[in-house]
Amino acid sequence: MNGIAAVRGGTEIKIAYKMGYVLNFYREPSFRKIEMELGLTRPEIVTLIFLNFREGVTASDICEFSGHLKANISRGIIALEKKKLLRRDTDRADNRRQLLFITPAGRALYAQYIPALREREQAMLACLTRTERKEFERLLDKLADHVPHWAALDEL
Amino acid sequence: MNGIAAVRGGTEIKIAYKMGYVLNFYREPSFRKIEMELGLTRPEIVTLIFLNFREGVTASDICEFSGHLKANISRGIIALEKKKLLRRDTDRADNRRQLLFITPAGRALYAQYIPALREREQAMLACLTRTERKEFERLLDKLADHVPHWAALDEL
DNA sequence: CCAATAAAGTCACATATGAGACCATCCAGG
DNA sequence: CCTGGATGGTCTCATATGTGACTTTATTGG
Repeated sequence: MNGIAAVRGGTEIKIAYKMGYVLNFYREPSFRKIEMELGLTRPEIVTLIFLNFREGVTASDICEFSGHLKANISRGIIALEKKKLLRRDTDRADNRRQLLFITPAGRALYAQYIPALREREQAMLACLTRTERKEFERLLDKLADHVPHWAALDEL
Repeated sequence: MNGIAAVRGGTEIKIAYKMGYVLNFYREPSFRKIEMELGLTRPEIVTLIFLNFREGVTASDICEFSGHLKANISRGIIALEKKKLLRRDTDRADNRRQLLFITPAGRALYAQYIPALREREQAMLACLTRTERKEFERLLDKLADHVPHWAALDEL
């Protein structure tokens, strides 16, 4: 395992690799646990996360937010509706769109899995000082704002 | 899409979410392109990346390096061997293990896809100053070193 | 030395995903 | 208007993945 530490700097895509390395350990186990225990798929999980924060959005918005393909988000939304975790109304102004709203049951389910995600994020960041954390977040914001300049939306 | 920017800070797991957001846009399109054009799966791609850097390692090492599950890495290795992109010898010192070596054909294939990954990483980071990039990498190193303290290996 | 346990890797099965076609609706330019 | 293209969303099919059981070999403790 020290072997691995030594290799971290060895790939030709150091920074991206390290981001992936850290994020994988954060994300994969957490999400798999949610999938198993609550019977949700990944698109369903992120859809609830998004809707808990903002309602009246569309499937496309969730694609952009989450980076999941539209086919998967579509399936997720259909499944969530079937489970009564969200509700959808077609947009009067554009009949192609469906505006999405989370139900109380949806919020309740969200509330069941988000604390573990929050705690695990804290554990991940625990090795940084408060200042470092702020700086890290600042740099991430900069990177996130810059994404549209090099990535095309339809690449997802 | 400004809607999305506004939401970035809105989830309850800000930093992890932002890491995922940026990384998704980097990684998904690049990897899908490689998958399609070169007929490799993700475990195969990362296995070649690892082997190009260090040979004589085992499947478990690649699991740890890549965060992929051992079943998938196993399948990837079998496929890569079938395509003559790697070679494996059982370890004399421990007959359970197989030591992996990349073939010239494997290196050649690696060389076909790594430049695009490198370029895209540069594009992703272009918005940071040289100093910021160094600092970002330093913080990532710190986070990566800290991973074993909060994540169990078998969680993958 | 032997039994119990752990580790490396493979397999079979069910499921989630990616690709791309498809339908309906909207919008812009003639 | 109305016609060609774009956009939102769904579907089908093939493939990749997650899970857990299984085989083989090592190791540890009695």
